[in-house]
Amino acid sequence: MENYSPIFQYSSPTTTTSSASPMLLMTTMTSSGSELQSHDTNKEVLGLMMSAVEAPSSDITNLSQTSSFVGTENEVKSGKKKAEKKIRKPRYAFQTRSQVDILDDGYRWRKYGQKAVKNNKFPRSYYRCTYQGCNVKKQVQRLSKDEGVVVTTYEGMHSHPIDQKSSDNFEQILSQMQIYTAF
DNA sequence: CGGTTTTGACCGGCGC
DNA sequence: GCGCCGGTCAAAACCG
Repeated sequence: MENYSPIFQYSSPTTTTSSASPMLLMTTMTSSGSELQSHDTNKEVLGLMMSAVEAPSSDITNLSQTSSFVGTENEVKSGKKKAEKKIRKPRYAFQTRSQVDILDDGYRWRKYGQKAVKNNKFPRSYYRCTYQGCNVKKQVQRLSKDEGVVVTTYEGMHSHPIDQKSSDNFEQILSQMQIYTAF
């Protein structure tokens, strides 16, 4: 009763490097013709092609020109005193070529943190979905190598409708991706 | 005014 | 045990 199906789930032993274990790549073309950097009403992402490719390992810095969708399984042992541990929380990284950090995916986010990333001059921002009862998180990072590449990592899944008020076509693309990959 | 951003403090895990 | 590191909290500032 969680909701529908997850987006990407690829099981793989995550024991080696904690940097990244990309499993699925998809090529995405994002043309960003926006220059309004003041609001969340930026329009981007026009075309999208997907092709499930198995990524080698190593870091995501390899692919610089394209966007990639990376599914990672992570163990999240909460620091609280609850009894429900051992649940792995899947994380989905989405790498996009964009000029602005704020990619509007149709959801409402509240920023709750920002930390500096080592080996990176750009900070990483932590967001949380503001829908009641929805604790989906995401973090946005920018590569210092390619300042045009923004990595967005989603954690958890939304089980509520989106705010279609300001959802641009990015959301449509995402929903289509769910359909395609909803085994 | 209410929600969001900002930003340093705080906290748990891990390596030494 | 200590210090680093990644992630989160929370209070004040900020903004519509």
